[in-house]
Amino acid sequence: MSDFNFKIEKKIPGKLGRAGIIHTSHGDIETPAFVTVGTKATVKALTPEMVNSLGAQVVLSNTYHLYLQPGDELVKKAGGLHKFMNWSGPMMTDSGGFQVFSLGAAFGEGGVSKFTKEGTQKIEDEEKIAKLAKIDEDGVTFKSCIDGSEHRFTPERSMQIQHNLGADIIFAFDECTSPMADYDYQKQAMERTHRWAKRSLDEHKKLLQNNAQFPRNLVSGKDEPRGLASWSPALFGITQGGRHKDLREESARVIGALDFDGFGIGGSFNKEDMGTAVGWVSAILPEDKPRHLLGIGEPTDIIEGIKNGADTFDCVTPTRMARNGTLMVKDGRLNIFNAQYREDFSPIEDGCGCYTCQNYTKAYLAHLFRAKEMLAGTLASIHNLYFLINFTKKIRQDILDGKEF
RNA sequence: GCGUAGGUGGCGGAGUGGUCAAUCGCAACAGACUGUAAAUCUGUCGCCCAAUGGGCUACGCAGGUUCAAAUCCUGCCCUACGCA
Repeated sequence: MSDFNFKIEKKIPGKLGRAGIIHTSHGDIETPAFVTVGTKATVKALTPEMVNSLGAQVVLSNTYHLYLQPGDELVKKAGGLHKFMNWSGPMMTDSGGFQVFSLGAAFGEGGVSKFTKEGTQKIEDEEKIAKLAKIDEDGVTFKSCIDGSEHRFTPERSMQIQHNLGADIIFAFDECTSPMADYDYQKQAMERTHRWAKRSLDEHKKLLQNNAQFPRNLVSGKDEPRGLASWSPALFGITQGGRHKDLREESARVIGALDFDGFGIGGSFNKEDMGTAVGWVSAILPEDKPRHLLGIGEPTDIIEGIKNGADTFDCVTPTRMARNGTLMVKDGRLNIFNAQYREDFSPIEDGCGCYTCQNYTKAYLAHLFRAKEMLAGTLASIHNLYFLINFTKKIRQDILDGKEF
């Protein structure tokens, strides 16, 4: 049996948001929490010790990437993700569902993201929703972004891979739709995701049973006879529905009624009313199970997400932007490449407690970025992650303190 | 001094009569990034303007040929290498 559980500590009066604790076999996650993304079993540019010292509680890796490289069987041989990458805290793996979108509908469409945006073209026919990835009822056939070889994911396959990887929280296989897709396509994709959710759950249970007979030894990483250290992941189902209220609610009803340990809220949103859409879903999902808002991570979005019932968030924004020279500060963003910072000998943000701000100036970072030094990405990632993780922690504290929202 | 090669926008370097304000790379300047094909991508990059257009000055310098010159001719200046 899994020792996974979720406790609500305090709710935001009159709202869906709450502070709580997710317990996993690798430790607790105090929520609301920002989940650091470490797609390929590494948080880019950082060692796990750095990630830990930032205050990060949990890391999310990706099924698609690790399946392709180095392969889930190898990770299993290594003793599972935690051991392989030297991260002893809680871990999540994404199901590969997002890549159905990023390699499919969004592939080559420079401007298409999870959010609707002015200027991006509407996808006119379904042929365009098939680039490196092709979807059918049973699963997704896709080409490797590494070498172009063809592979196939089904809900069952995603579960098998995720069990091999060995995270504490794994996700059902879903289709993340494009915000450009029309209502009919969103509905069709959502219903397919629902069928995939049931199949994911069935396969997960089957794998848990096998695992119960031969639980994984967390030290050796090998499957050993019952009685040694046990390991079993919690499975989160993913709701979809795009920008449409009726679809979002239907998805929450269908997925929420299934025997998942928690839920992911996926898919695309309108930027303006993302919080509202999360609220539609949270109001229907079981209150006593955690909700993860997939792929969302701008500070303003995190606030809206929390108010509307999301407990955890993962996003590449802090680390990707950091590597690209954009630093997160209270007032918004700062592009360290801007000429004004060349001779600015103050920290990124006065009062910031991160290692970077404690020890380095904007001028130094500006120099590292211009010189294309690797340390640039490291120091910037430390700052952005620290910023966002602590931004979220502060909101948690505000909830516990009973502050108004 | 002689010979050879060459002098192009911040730099490197294309172009050798018209479609050249001049390919491209770098640098510079700005922007984007939301479950990571991302240490990536996009735009601007001679000057001026009532600017999806127009004007001006430009390819070492000074002349010339031509309807038209960065491109051809003459002279000068400079640089690199070789020989004395």
